[in-house]
This record gives sequence, C-alpha cells and structure tokens, in this order.
Amino acid sequence: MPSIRLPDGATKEFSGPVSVGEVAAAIGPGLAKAALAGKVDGRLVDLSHVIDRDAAVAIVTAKDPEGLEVLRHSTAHLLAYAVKELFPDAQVTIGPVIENGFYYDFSYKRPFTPDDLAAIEVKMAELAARDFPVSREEWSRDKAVEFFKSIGEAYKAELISAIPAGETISLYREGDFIDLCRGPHVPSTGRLKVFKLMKVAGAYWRGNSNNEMLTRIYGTAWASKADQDAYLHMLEEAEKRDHRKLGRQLDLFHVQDDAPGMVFWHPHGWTIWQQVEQYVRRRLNASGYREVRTPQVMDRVLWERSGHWENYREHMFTTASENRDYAVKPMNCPGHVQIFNQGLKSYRDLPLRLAEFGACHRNEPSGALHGIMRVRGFTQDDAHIFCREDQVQSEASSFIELLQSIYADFGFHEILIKLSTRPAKRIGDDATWDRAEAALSAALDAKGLQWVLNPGEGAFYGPKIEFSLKDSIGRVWQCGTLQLDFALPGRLGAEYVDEDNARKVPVMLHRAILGSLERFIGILIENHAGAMPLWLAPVQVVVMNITEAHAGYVTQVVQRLQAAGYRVESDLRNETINLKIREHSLRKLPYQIIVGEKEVAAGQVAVRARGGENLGQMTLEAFQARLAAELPSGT
RNA sequence: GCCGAUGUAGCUCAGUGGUAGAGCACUCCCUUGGUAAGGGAGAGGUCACGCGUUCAAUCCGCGUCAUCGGCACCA
Repeated sequence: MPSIRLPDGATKEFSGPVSVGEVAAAIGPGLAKAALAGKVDGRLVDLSHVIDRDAAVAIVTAKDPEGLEVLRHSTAHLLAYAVKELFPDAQVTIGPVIENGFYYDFSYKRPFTPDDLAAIEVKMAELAARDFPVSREEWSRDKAVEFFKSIGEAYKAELISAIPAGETISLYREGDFIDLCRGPHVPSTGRLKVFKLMKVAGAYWRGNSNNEMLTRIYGTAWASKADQDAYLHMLEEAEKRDHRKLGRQLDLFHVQDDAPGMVFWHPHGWTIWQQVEQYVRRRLNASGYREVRTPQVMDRVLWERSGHWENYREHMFTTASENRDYAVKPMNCPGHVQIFNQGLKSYRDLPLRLAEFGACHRNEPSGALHGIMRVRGFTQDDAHIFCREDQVQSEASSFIELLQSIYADFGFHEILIKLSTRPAKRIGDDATWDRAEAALSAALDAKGLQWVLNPGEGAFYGPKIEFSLKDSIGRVWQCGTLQLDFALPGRLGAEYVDEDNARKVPVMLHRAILGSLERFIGILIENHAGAMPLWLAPVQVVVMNITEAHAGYVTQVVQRLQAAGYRVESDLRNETINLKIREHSLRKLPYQIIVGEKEVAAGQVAVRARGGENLGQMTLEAFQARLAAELPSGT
C-alpha cells in the first residue's frame, strides 16, 4: 500500500505497487503525456520504475533541467541506433549529454561526412516517428561482456569489463538497438521530436591521444522547437561577435600564413592595446611594482638550469649562433630572477615585485591556434614577487584586491576562483605545501570570496589560484593566475640575507591579471561585440561636415577635442551625410558629430551617440563634459 | 600533433576538364546632399603552393602549407 508524497506536499495512496508513469497518470492526463522520467526519493528513474513502498515522487518533464538531460541522453541513443541502422559495422562507444546537447563517439572504417550526417538525421526522425518503446533490462556483467563481444562491439565490451565482476548492469533496448546505459530514458522514441545534428569531429578513445581516433557526432536537442530556434539564433549572434571577424571588419589586426600564431596589429587595434597596457602600467606602478624588460633570446644553458629545456624543449623556438644554442623566451620568470640576482639582496628589499609586459613565444601545436586567443607570440601582464614565506598571504591578498579592481574597471564583475593544490608528482616537503596552501586559502577566505578546490591540479613547484571572468554572454574565460613557486628561485641561485644573517632562498609568486594581452583584447572585443567603451575605443569621435562650406569649422572642432586628449577623426569626404553616418555606425564609433549650416551659425555641434540616438545640438563644452563623465575614474 | 572540412578579386561568396563571375570596397567623372547606402564609368585574379594524370587542370589524384570545427595540449 504505497503512499506517494508529491512535491506540493499532497499524498496519494495506491493499493499496490505502482509505476512512476501510473503515478503521473493518477495526477492528470496532461502530466502523463508530458512525463519523461521520475524522481523517487531524489533518485532519477524511468517512468516504468515500480514503487512498492512509501516514497517521495516527482514527475520529471522536459521543463525540468533533469528532464531535458534525459531527453538529450535518449536522443544520443537514437543517434547511435540510426548509425547502426545505416552503418551496421560501425561500433558504438560512449554518448554523453553535454551543455546544450549531446555527442556520440563511433568507430568506423572511415570518418562520417556531412552528407552522412544529413542521412543519419533523416533516419533518426524516422526511428523516432515509429515510436519504439524504450525498455530497461538488467543483465549480469559477464553476460553483457559476452553479448557485446559476440555482436562485435569491442568498445562496449571493454567499457563493461571495467565494471566490477558480479555487478548487475542495466541495458536499454529500443527496436533492434540495445546499449549499455545507467539511464533513465524517455519511455519511447516518439518523445524525441526536436533535435539537430551539428557537426562531425575526431576524438580520441578515452580522451587519450595515444589511442585511436574515433568519429564524434555532435547534436543538440530541446524540449520545443522554439527553444531550439532560440539556441540556433544565439549561435548566430555569437558568431557575429567573433573577434576574428570583427578584427577584420574594424581593421584592428590580421594574421597571415607567413606567421602562424602571430598577430599583425593595425593602428586601431594597437590603440586599444595601448589603452589596456598603459592602464595596467598605471595600476602596477601605484601598487608597488617595478617595471623591467628582459631579453627575448637567452642561452640554452640558462634554460637548462631553469628546467625548461628538459620539460618544454619541444614547445620552445630555438636558434643558434657562433656555436651557441639559444631559445626564445617562453616565460619571463628566469629573466626576472637574473635581475633579482644582481646585487646582494637583504630581507629589507622584500617583497620585491618585478613586472614586465613580457613578449613570449611558445611553439603551440598547430591545431591549438585560434585567432588571437591562442597564439604562438603573446604578451603577458606578468610580474614576479620575491618574498619571504611569511609574506605570502599578505602579497596574495593585495594581489587579489588589485585583480578585482582591474577586472571591475574593464566591466567584469563576476569572477570565478579555483585553488589548485599539490599534485602527486611534486617537489618540496609536505609541511611547506601545508603552509603554502593554507596561506592561499586564508587570503581568499579573509576576503570572503567563494572559491572551489581543485585538488591535485597544482603545478609541480607549488599551488596556484586561477581567476576566471564571465563575459556579457555568459562565457567563462580564465585570465588571472597566482602561483607559488618553491623551485625556480633555488634552481637559479636566488637568495637574500635574512635578519639572522643567514642566506635564504626567497619564495617566488608568479602572477598575471589579464594573462595574455592578445587573448584579453580578443575577449574584450567579443564581450563588447566590437563596440568598445569610450576609454578603449580606437576612435572616440568622428566629426563630419554636410557640405564643403563647413570643413573649416569641422577642423576647429577636431583640433579642440584632440587638444583635450580625445581620439578624434574628421570626415570631410564629398559624400552624403547619410553614407558617412552609416559607415561610422558600422565602425561602432562611440560618438558622431555632424556639422552643417545650423551648427556653424550657433557655434554648436550636433551629436549622435552609438546606437543611433540623436542627442541634438549642444556646445562643445557640454559635449566634452559628457565625454569626461563617461570615462571610468580609474582609467 | 590527430580526425574532418575549407583555400577563387581587398572583403563576402558563386562557378566550370577548353583563356574566370557577382555584390561591396577601390580609381575616375557627375552630384553639395541634414541623422544608416546619390548616380555613372573603369580597373582589378599564377583560382594557396608543389608534383602528377590529361591534347588541355582553378576543377581529377598525391603531397605541402595555412585557416576553420572538434580532440589532445596549454609550464
């Protein structure tokens, strides 16, 4: 006599064991129709799951996040079913749910083509329309291994073999297709109505690049056509703010085949760069950092001492001259230690904070390159803090404050923090790691910050904090980092004289706020969809005339604004005002000034703001006041 | 690096085994126009690069390079 408690607090009594689907039907026919799965005492189960005792039950529909997951998972199975129908000798492997959809990896004698994808999608729709029931079966592990081997599914057999012997596993059957799965699934394939296959890609078996490459098919699935259309529309919008596209359209930078992974910055792009760099420079100077500059190319021997030659040799660009081998610097830290090493340092000199807009080169794998976000030549807003161990916490603390303040000036207010602790393979004794991890977590806690622990993910030489920011369309970018290093100062012979007159090795903190300037500017471009805020905009104001007669007045206005420090252009072309406005609007300039008969007569300017808002006529003083008010105070 | 796709005018893209096209941009001429495209004419390409097949290759094959989408990598 199970008594079923529903989420709204109501209870329903049943005279005997009852399935989740029957509970849904007892609540109402609409719900029974919408039901995809159930939650019994918090556990997600199939609609066919039978309840034989008192329980809390919730009916899961496509409106619930879990329901959408079930839908997507079942669609992944439908994909596998369709592939097996069309390509019987393809082998299935895994097919999980991911953000916005799912994928399924197959092993097949040839990769699938976009044409195959279209055919598979048609087959999926056909199998869905036939509305096969999806049923759960429980098998013994050994029987399942035997079965999948017998039908030639080596990968599935391998996956199941990894499950402890004697355990019962679940399989799901729909039509002629059966697959290992924890479930739950929708009750029948007819529930799968809104889906689309997106792309094919290669992926390594078990994510290991030593293994064979499988063919992965990505798809998306939604509760309604409207949801899917909205998602596809969002993808189109995201494509429009692609920094590579905007970089070309706005004439900011380019890359070309002759220099893969290196950026050619054009005047407008470089103006943005300079605003960013000079802003960060001001903030660092005001925070006790000393800016330095170290060589691009240094002798192999130095890289051997630092350990880079041994560990990262294949990622370094090298060169040679007169019987000496050199490497182009992939990091700035060894150079900074050389500066620290000049002259005997006292504990009174610590903490010593050396900053550099350091241009580094790393020979990234060709497949990793991506616009200006992942490049081979990049510039870090890098700095190394040499300090005593007892200064780590306060240094970490003031770094975090600086980072938050800088992110806020760039308009990023949501910051995600991860603390990565000691990995299995590491140097340094456990007591030192204890103190280091405690210092970092204490610095975070003292600020009341939310952070997540990333156990075992620290560098071999010390724990680290990673800072990620969320952009205007919700994407997360890891930018800032703070890493403790117990190894490098010692390897490169850094030491200072402490109060007790003993020579000691300083602790070094590697830290960056923006990370790579190339990448950060790419993020800014995508975040603002190319419409940079006034303080970063390459051209802040354009002044244009309506006819030739007003050209002189335009030039005066431009000169006055330039004298006030603004980045201003004139547009005196013999073109219609409509064309000029259109072109400068497409360039996403913050302000356009229009000068004609009326403005010259009144000694004023007509102002048009980005977005098409006509602000009407005003004096140049009033316009300048408006500009000044728009610049963030810290910038 | 691995799998797949792509590479044609400055840009966005059509196209064909037989001397290569559009729109925009560019040049020149006309137009002096008040808040998102005024009109006309013209110029512009080693069809990524190399080697093959063919009477003939931008097109077919092989290789290289780069870009794009993933995977792996990211000190």
